[in-house]
Amino acid sequence: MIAINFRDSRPIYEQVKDALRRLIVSGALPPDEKLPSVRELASQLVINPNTIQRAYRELEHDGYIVSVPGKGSFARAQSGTDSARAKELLAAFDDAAEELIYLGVTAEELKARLDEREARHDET
Amino acid sequence: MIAINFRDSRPIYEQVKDALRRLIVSGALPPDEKLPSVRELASQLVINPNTIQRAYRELEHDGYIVSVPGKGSFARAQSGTDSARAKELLAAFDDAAEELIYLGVTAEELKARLDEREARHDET
DNA sequence: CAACCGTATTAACCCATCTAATACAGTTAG
DNA sequence: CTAACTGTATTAGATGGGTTAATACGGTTG
Repeated sequence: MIAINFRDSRPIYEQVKDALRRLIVSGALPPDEKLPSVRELASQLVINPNTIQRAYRELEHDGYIVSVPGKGSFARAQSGTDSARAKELLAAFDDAAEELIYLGVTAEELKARLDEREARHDET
Repeated sequence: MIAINFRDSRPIYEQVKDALRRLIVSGALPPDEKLPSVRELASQLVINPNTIQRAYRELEHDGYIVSVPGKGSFARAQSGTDSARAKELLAAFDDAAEELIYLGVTAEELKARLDEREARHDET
């Protein structure tokens, strides 16, 4: 379900956050879908439960999941557009686009890429 | 010229690398333009020269600048498309686009954004 | 009641980052 | 030629975030 790169300089809990957020955002984890339990995912990835707990806590804080003691953690329906997050993402989008164009990728190619995504998204 | 965020969890030398790479990639630092010296930039940002040196060393390794003992460090003309870097950037581009669309931004808006960049780039 | 859930807390360790101090060789202007 | 710059290298030390470990408590469920 998730792959951790231990060589990566990025903290494990950040990698877990990103991987789960991605699964939710892509629709792979639909709203109300149950996530693996803290202990289960920890043993699966061979890392400490505290690390997973931190990832879950922050994902809940950011509105991507909901955790209920005794029951589990669940993917959440789209939260009202987090403008801070959107700003961050737009900056990342721009930076990537700028350097890609510098490296020779055309804007047309990037647009085509956006179309592909949309097509894939619509058929779901 | 560069702004460092000391609260940011990202290492200073990474922030410096990104800022400089961005200046080069955007054309703000044209090829052969001289960069601030290691010591100068260090005192300007109030950080240790070793930290700047590390950023410069890695930027040179990645082909973005050239350093010459006794002379200085200089922006470099576009290096042959680094395919690993391009792959990385395309992944970042896709991830940002996916989550932005999830948050309600339309593909059309993103395309328009690419056009703006192109227009700005052409007039330079 | 047993076996799961999420959650909290404390202590300890490790390692990347950053700083500090110093040194050496190449370049360049006065 | 020398002083003042460059980049570069090395060693040592302090700091802090990330991670682990162990343990505990309350809610849920069959």
